[in-house]
Amino acid sequence: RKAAVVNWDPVDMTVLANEQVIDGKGWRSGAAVERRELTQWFFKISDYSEELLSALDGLTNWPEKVRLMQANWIGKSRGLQFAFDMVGAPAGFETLEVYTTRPDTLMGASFAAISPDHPLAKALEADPKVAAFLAQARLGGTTAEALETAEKIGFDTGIRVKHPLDPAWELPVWIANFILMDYGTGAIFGCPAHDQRDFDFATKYRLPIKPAFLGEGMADAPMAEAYVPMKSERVTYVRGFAGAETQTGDEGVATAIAHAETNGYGKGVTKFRLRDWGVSRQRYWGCPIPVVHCPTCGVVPEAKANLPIELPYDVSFDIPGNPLDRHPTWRDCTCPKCGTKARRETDTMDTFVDSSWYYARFTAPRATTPTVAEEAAYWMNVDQYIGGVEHAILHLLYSRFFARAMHKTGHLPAAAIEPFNALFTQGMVTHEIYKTTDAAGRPVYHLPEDVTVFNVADRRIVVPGNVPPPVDMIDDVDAFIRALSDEGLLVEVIPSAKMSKSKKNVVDPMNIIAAFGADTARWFVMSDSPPERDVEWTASGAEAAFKHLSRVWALCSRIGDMPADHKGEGDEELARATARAIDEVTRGIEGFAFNKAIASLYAFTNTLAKANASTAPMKEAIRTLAKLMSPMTPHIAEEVWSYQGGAGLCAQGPWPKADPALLIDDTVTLPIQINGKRRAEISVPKDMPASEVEKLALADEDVIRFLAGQPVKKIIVVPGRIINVVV
RNA sequence: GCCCGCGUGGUGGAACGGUAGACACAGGGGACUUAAAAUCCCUCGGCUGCAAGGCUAUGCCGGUUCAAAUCCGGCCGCGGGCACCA
Repeated sequence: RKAAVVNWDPVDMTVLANEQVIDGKGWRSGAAVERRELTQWFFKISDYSEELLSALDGLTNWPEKVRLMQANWIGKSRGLQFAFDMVGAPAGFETLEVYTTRPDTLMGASFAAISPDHPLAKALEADPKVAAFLAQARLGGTTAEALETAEKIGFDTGIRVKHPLDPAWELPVWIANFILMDYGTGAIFGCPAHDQRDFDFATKYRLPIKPAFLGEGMADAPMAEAYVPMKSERVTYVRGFAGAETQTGDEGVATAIAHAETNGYGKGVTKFRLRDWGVSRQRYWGCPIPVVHCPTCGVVPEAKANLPIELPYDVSFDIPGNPLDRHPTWRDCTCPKCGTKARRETDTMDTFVDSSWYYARFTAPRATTPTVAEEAAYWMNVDQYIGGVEHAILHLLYSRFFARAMHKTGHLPAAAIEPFNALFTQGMVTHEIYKTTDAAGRPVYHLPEDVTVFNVADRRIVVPGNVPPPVDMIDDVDAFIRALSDEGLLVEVIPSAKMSKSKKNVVDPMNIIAAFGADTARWFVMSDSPPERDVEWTASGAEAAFKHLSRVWALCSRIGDMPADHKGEGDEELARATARAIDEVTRGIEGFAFNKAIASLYAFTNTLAKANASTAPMKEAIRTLAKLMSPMTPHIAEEVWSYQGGAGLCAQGPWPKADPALLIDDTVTLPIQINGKRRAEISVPKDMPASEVEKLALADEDVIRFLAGQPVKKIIVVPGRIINVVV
C-alpha cells in the first residue's frame, strides 16, 4: 500500500467540487454545483507532454486509434504569446499576457477578454458589479450539455489595452465566462471574424467584426458566422502585416510569429492541452498521500522510515464524506522535521495511481522496496497488454508517465519507460436489458434468466417470469400486447449494452458453468466475434457450443474404440486436413483471431467425424484436435488427450507443428473468369507454367461456350489464384 | 463543432485487390421415434428456371482496374473519442 512519490508540489487550483466533497454535509443528488478553490495534490505530468507525445510514434504494436486518442488528448499547438500594455488597470497589472494560435488575425482584434478566474478579475472583485458578474459566471453546470448550451456572458471592465501593432489603437478588456483559466494564459484577444465564440460574443455585445483575411477570390461582405478555414488553406489577407498577401494560414502564422519576435512584442510558444494530473481524492479508499501539515514547518513529506502510511481500519461510513477527516487518532502525528504535533494529509490518491505501476510491482511482489532493479530489468516490459478501449487515454497515459517517473526516481530501468510493448483493446460481452416499471413509475430491471422471450406473428414479446403464455390461443396480437402492457407485464427491451449489475443485463458465469461447464463458456465467448469487438451473449450460442463439445467427446470415444489394425481410406487427405488445421488455428490464435481459429476447429472436427481413415491417422488427428482446442477448452482437451493415450498433459507438451509438405496441394483449382465474371474452373498441377494454364483454360468447354467465338483480347493468369479472360 | 472508425444474408461473422457469404446461430424439410427430446441427413442472400443454369447482390452515387466488400472521391446512416483549448 504505497506509491512512488514524484514531484510533490501543493498547487492552488480551481477545481469543481460538489457540496458533499467540500464539507461532508449534503449528499442530495442534483445538488447545486459551485466552483470553489481547494488545495489539491498534482502529479506534474505536463512536464512530459512533449515526450509522451513524440514517443507515441515508437509504439508500433499499439492500435493506431489509441495512439491518436492520446495525441489528441495531449493536444500540442504552436502559437504566439504576447503582452498587451494595459491602460487603467489596478497597480501590479501593467500588462496582459495572451496566447493565440492565429497571430495572423491580430489586425482583426476587437477586444481582449479574461477568464473569471484570472488574477486581474479577482483584483477587480472589490467592485460589487464585478463581484456580481463573477458569481453569475461561476454558476452553471459542468456537464457537456450544460457547457454546450451555456450562454456567453461578459462584463466590460473599462480597462483598455494597446494593440501591439498600433499603440494608438485601444481595445476594451472584458471578463468573459467562456475563457478558461487552465489553458494558455487565461486571457485572449478576441477576433470575431475568425473565431465562432468571439463572433457570438461580439454579436451579442455589439463589438466590431473585422476580417483579417478572406477566402481566395472572395469579396469583403458582412458575415453570418466566423470564417475559420483550415490553416492549410490559402487565404488573402486584407489586414495582413507579415508575409505575402495571399498565403496559407500556416504561412501566415509562421510569418506573424517571426514578425513579433523580430519586433520584440511577442514570442512563438508551444502549448499543450494536457493538464497536470490531480490525484487528490476526498475519499477513504485510496493510498494516503504521505504528507504532514506542520504548524511551524508547513507542508512536510513524511519521513521515509514511516512509509508506507497505512489507512486505518476502524472507520465508519455512516456519515457522508471522508472518514479520515473525522478519525480521532489517524490524523494526529508528529512533524518529521521538527517533531511537534502535526496533522496528516487526509486526501488520498486517485486509484489510477495504483494501476499506473502495478505491472512494475508484479516483477517483485514480495520485495520490501517498490521494485527490485534486477527483477524489473529481467521482467519488464509487459509483452502484451490486453484491456478495454475505455482505458485508451487515462490509464494508459498515466502508466506511460509513471514508468518515466519511476525511471527518474531509480525504480525502473531506462528500457521500461514505455511499459507496454504491445497493446490489444478487447471488446465487451453485452446483453440486452429487460425493464418494466413499478406502480410508482420507477424502473425495475430483470435478469435474462427471469424473463420469457417468445414470438407471436413475428412479434417478439418479453414477459417477466418463466412461464410462456399459451401462444396458440392468441389471435389478436395487438390486443394481447395491450393487455400485457396494462397489467405491467410487458417487458421493455433496451438494446444490448455492456453487462452491468445495476441494469441486471448480466449472465452469471456460475450459472453457465453449472449448466454447461467452463469450457463451453470460454468456447462460446471466443467463437463468434473477433475479440476487439463486443460479443452479444445469447443462450442459444452457449447451447450450440455445448453441443459441439459433446460431439467432440462422442468422436473421441468412437475413435478410442477403433481396433488398432483398422485400415481405412483417405489417410493422406486426413493428414493434410490435420496439417491445415494446425496451420490455421496457430495463425488464428497468434493473430488474436480466435473466432477464425474456432471456425477452423469446427471444420476440422467435421472432417474428422466424416473421415474413415486408418486408426493411426485418426488417432493422430484427434490428439492434434485436443492440443489445438486446449487453449480454449482445457478440460475437455485434457480428457481427450488422456483418453487417446497422450503422455502427460497436453498443456505441458509442445504445440503441434504442421508439416509444410502437407500444407501444399499438388493440384490447385483455378476459377476462370470471363470479363471478370466467374464462368468455369479447372484443376491444374500447382507448378504448371502460366502458358500451359492459358492453353488449358481456353480449351475448357465452358469457356469455349461462353466465348462463343469472340476473339480473346487478353488473358491474365495469377498463379495459384485465378485466370481472367478478357474479350 | 472537431478528430477517428464502421456499414456484407434473418443473426454473429469469413474473404493477401482475385470463386462474396468460410464457420456458426436461427429458420425450412426429412430420417429415427407411439410421441417428444436428443441425434443424424438435406436445404438455406434475392429474382428467375422443370433442370442444367442465368441474372442480381457487400449502405447510396461515381471513379481507378483485366478484376473492387477491399483502393479513390462525394453523399447517407451508425458508433467511439474530444470539446467554449483561443
